[in-house]
Amino acid sequence: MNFDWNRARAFLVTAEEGSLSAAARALGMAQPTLGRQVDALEEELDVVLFERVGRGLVLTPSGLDLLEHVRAMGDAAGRMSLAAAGQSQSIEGPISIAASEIHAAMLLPPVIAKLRALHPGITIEVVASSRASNLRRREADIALRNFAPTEPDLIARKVRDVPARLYATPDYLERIGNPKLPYDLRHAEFISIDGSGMFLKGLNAMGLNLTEANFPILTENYLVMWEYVKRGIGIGVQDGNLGDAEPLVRRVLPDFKPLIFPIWLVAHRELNTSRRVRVVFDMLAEELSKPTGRSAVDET
Amino acid sequence: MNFDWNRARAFLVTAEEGSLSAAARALGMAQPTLGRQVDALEEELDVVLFERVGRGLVLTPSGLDLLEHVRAMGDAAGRMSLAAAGQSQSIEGPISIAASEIHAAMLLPPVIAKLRALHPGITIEVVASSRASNLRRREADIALRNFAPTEPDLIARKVRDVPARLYATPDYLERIGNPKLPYDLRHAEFISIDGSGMFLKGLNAMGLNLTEANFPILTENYLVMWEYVKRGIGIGVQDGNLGDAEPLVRRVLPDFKPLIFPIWLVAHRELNTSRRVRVVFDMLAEELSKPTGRSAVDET
DNA sequence: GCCAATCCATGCATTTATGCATATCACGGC
DNA sequence: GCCGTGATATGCATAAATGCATGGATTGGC
Repeated sequence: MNFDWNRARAFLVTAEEGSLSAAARALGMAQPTLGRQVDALEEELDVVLFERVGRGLVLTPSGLDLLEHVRAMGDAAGRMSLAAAGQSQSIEGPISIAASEIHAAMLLPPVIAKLRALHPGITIEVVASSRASNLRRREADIALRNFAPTEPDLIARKVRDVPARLYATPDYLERIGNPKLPYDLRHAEFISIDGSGMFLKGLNAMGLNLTEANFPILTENYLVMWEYVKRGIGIGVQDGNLGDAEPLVRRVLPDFKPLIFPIWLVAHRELNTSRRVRVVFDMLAEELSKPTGRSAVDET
Repeated sequence: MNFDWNRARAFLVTAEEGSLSAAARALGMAQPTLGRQVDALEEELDVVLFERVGRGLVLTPSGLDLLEHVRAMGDAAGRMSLAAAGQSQSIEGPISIAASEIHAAMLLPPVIAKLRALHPGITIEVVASSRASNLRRREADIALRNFAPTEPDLIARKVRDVPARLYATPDYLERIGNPKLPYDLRHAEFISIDGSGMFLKGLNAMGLNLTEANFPILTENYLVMWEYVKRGIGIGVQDGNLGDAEPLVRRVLPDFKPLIFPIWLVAHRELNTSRRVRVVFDMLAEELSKPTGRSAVDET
């Protein structure tokens, strides 16, 4: 194992990101540096890892074979990073929180303001991503999710249930005939936020009977969806507390039961030993449990 | 996993070797370099890994916790090194062969001479060690052993059976009354080469009835043992072909059946794909299968 | 209680690696 | 077919890591 381990990391990230430039961005290094490290590793191991073809790199069979092992190194490095962060008992330092765009934009600001006021030494990075962050690879320290985690090495706490309702502008509701029953929505247009069909199934479980034809617009960005709804382009789903507080829109079926989305707070078990992570985790749990918006008793 | 992987390696080797100096020797680096790398890792992870006490270092609980993960990195690095060596199709380059002292000194020289003559581009390192080398950690590319490997990821070939006999100087035999039967050896003194008692059991299985009192001298060095035997200090076990060829000594019980020790040639499965390793492995297998010494038909 | 051996820390010259700017090249859109 | 975008290589000045020599400190042996 007497080769340069940093060069191995350069190889790993390059292979996973697909290009030297992307890997350099991911590692916060310059692209020539990474290129030279990969070259040096090839010379060191006497193996050709990449085939330089055109504007990109493709793994050679040898490279593919070695990639498997360097991935194991990377996994172990990730676990080490987790354990190291868990050992840190300092209240000051960085914390990264992963959440969907809508959670990051709507739920987190007041909590983070309070956190900053109470613990000025804690610096916060918000990772707003549409897909669930991989906590085992330490893409974030703490994550907000809409589902309970299945991985056994994660610890989670359910902080609240969010009632989700359908919203649209009064103008749009007028245009489709002021629906009163789910059946009235059979020709309405919804703005979808996921491509997997889960959104459609959720709505049908609510009593509607929709098909893919009802979803002419797809975006993976929650804020984009909400903007479209506010401009009268279609119907969208929103947290009942937040939607009721938005003057531009109205509930589509005001008296129907909302869909219940749980919000889970998740962290890696290794991080439970870190004082800083615990402080942030506990504060998030407490603050997020408080109802937001104007209608606190909205949940059926 | 965004920390310096070379510093992690420095931590691993330091923890396993027990000191910065020993780790520096193992890695072929200067001791201050390693010390600074460990310091930098501690600062990078914000964790105290070692407690500086007196002239040495002891792991902190945090360090012990992280060591587990960096060991996993090291294991993966070892597998990567193996796979990389296996990918090398160059006939030129280094090969390391592990063997016991006696094998390295007595069996290998003619084979290595022939190998050097046929393939001058291959450079050879002989690792003479008393304990079996760990091929999975790539302490050597090819090993000579006296037992069949049990690990599934090793490939092995039995190259020959070596008849082992007891030898001593005529002078010493005279002194203990020229033994003719195993019973006559009940008070003889043997020079042992292992501390585990396997040697004693092997001799008793041969028909002798010895106790620990028969082994007043212990050395883990085969050549040392053989030197002592040649100087008339006691009885020792030796390859029948080599022992019969030594004019200074005689067989102790000339007509008894020898103990049979197999010689296995072992390599890691990953290395089977390397052309250079195959060449050396096959040549070793062929050359070692030929009988050595003057009595080729000595076996039973 | 002293001496030798061994280990870790520090200062400084040198080698090595990195980053920036830039050249070069390939692919895709119009 | 031309051009823009995004990719990989190269030259050079700078920053960082390394090695050597040395100092300071502790343990074990006599």
